[in-house]
Amino acid sequence: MVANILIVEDEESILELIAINLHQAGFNPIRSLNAEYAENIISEALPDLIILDWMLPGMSGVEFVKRVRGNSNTKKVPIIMLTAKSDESNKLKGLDIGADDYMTKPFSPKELIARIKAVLRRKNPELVDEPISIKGLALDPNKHLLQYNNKTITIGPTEFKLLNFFMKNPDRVFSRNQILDKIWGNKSDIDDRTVDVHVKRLRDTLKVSGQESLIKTIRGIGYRLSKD
Amino acid sequence: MVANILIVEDEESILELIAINLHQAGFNPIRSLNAEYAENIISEALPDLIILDWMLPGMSGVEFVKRVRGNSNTKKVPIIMLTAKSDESNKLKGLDIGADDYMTKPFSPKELIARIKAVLRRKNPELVDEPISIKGLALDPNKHLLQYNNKTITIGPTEFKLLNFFMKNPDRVFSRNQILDKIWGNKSDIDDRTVDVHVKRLRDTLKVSGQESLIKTIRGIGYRLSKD
DNA sequence: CTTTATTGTCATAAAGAAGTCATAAAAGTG
DNA sequence: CACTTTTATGACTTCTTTATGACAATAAAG
Repeated sequence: MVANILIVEDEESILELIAINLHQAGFNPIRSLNAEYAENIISEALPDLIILDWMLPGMSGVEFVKRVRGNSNTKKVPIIMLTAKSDESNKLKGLDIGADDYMTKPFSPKELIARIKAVLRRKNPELVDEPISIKGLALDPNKHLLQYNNKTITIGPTEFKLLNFFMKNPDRVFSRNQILDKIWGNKSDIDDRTVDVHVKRLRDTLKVSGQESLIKTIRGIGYRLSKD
Repeated sequence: MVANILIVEDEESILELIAINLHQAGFNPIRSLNAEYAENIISEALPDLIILDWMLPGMSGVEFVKRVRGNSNTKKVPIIMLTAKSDESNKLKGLDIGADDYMTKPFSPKELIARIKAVLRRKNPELVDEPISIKGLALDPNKHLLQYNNKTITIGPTEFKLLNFFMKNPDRVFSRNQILDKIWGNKSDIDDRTVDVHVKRLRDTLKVSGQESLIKTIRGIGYRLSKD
């Protein structure tokens, strides 16, 4: 899954610089030269994070954050703001109003990426493909690799996604339909029972690690993975 | 990761010449016709290196370097300065003030790239094409040479780039489109499946070293090279 | 201007996964 | 325990995805 990141920055060269760097870091940049257009974009589809320049023509950064935070639909979107070095007051005001992080210009693209990942990790861990480890099973989404005590386990695409999902949401029960939604996408017209089959296949795959009972059946409800 | 290089040069044709050459060498050029605008850019986002013409309208090169070196945020950015052949005194002054290298005009683009790489190698090795070695395969991007246990392997241009890319990013899965972006450039309208063919050709090439399975297929996702 | 090398595309073969269904097994109920 | 409901499992078919060889267009070299 790729995070959509909205950049609101009036200076075109900076906007482009950030966009290119985000793209190379594997994010999907969405560009906006002002707050008004940014509002349009947000009303169409929520980005996963907003990078916001403080000094904007027209609506200011403060105003923009206020409006984003004021709308119940958008209030939870993480915001990283960019401020000039001198604007200490704005920095405080920004964090006060509800920005999640700030960076003073000039910044290095590398640092920006790092901060974005940090914020996403805090707010929306699913979007940062971090390796997860449970009961000796290590799953790395970036490498698309599953290991048990450093021994690689061969696993099919759907089973991988399924396990990834369960490991990211341990100790929670999911109905077959919830699982279908998350793994297959909500538009699918696939039979409930297909989930059973894939859980079976996943369990088979995990047998080589002795973790075949990692995913428990909750009769009448669905399935659950226990963290410990 | 691509190095962002700020070019400060008042003569547009030279500026463009440098920019194009940098782009072709895989850098991301940022253009500025004068020191003032350059300062703006720097105050927004730090470049990885600055190429600075000595003779500038308005703020001079000397002054610019002083200011860059004087600011704690920017003091570490490498600077290469361009001087007219006669300006021996400026050359010394520049190095004295803190430029990292200089070149006298006229210069060959090739030499400029070489110097940039040299400076980056010293200051920021991550951004430069260093030789890489994985599983007995040694690839040198600068020499454009591939060897297996000191025996040279003949390899085509695209396959070389592909292998270079994979070796620089081991253990990560890349989709065909990501690979297209990185190897062919993101503007290309080349078919996804062409990647398959080149992977095939690369695998064939590597057969002589017994490393034909170096690059693994991740079904439904893309390809991955395993470091060990 | 030839000759050669390289490239991208396509058609086809081969391999791998997915989804469904019938049936067995297990769990829950009274 | 007999009966009902739910889940597990194996087999089968169909659908996707990838590998491969051939070819024509293009670029590079001589």
